[in-house]
Amino acid sequence: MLCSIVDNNPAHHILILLGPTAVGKTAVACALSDVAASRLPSFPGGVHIISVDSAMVYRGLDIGSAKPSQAEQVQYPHALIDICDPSQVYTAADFVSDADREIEQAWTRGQLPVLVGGTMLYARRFIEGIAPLPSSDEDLRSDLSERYAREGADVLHAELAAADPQAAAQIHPHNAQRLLRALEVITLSGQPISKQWSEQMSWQDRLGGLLHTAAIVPLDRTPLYDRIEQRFDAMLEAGFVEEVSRLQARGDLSPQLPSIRAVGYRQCWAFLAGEIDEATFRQQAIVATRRLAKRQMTWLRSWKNIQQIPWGDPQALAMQVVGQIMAR
RNA sequence: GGCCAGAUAGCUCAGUUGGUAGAGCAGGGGACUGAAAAUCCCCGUGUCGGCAGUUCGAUUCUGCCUCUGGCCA
Repeated sequence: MLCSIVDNNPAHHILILLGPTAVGKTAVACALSDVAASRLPSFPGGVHIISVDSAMVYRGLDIGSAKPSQAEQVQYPHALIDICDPSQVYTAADFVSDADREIEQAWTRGQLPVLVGGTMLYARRFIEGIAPLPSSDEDLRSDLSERYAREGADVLHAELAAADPQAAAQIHPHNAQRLLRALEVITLSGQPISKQWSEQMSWQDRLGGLLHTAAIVPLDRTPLYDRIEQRFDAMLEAGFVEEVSRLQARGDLSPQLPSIRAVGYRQCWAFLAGEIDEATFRQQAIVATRRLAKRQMTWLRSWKNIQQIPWGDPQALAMQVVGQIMAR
């Protein structure tokens, strides 16, 4: 059903492997890399792993983002990791264009591009496409944000409803981030955001080829939650607080930035600033991680045409995914 | 062993002048287009510790028991 009419070159495949945090997606990607040579003869170059992760893109966010270790990255290179400074803002639109580029390069090398990660918005926008919207404008945003605080959610929402009824129907007045973005787009482009949503190009339009999607989902959430807690304690032992301390010491970063808002980093920042004690920091970080996993699973439940794979041993999961590719 | 205070949602607790109960946190469901590990929406039935008594009716009053904490021996 996802076969492209434009391009049916058997070598032009894309694999997307998604899953909530802490299910061991990285391990599965590495296992896939190991078996590629013997099991996927149509890809003489093996696999090209492309990270789909909004936190791993930042340099210096290593322990807390569960980034593959240096040693792992040497053996299993990951594209789109460590590509920007934590003071910068990386976006879903950046991801889509970066991923497109990585995929085309992988194809020219005879590799199977394997997109692996847990940032569901990135994956969704990669698949369905992203509208050609203007980038954010800092001054305009602070103006709108001030108006939101002063005039209230209902006033701005009514304004959006007048200019773009469709977007207004889809955005709750209290969701300032999305509401202000929709108003920003209208101001910058002179066009309703919802009109531009219809102009986006899907992966098929942009790249062509064959897309395989798989999602690792735990049948029972309890073991995942246990693992989240254990992994967080392991991060603490590995020097997570020191890592955040180094970021804080730079002096140019703040909790307003997407990098520092990442799960664990935000809570550790508050702990280092003396706003919460260590036990509270640990508890809040674990809770935030559980909620992240929950939201990731909400995306996956609503996802059409995605192969759901119950959580299990990385080697076995890799073989299942290989089987899925061979079957097409 | 004696005295006192507790025992109510997964946790911390409120409350019911006797008509079977509600906050915070945790948890669950959902939305998602340049911040997405973000942002936002919705969701509270639980033998009110156990057994008996009084009562039309007990989680609420009484008695006994069990457990927990404190004080005294």
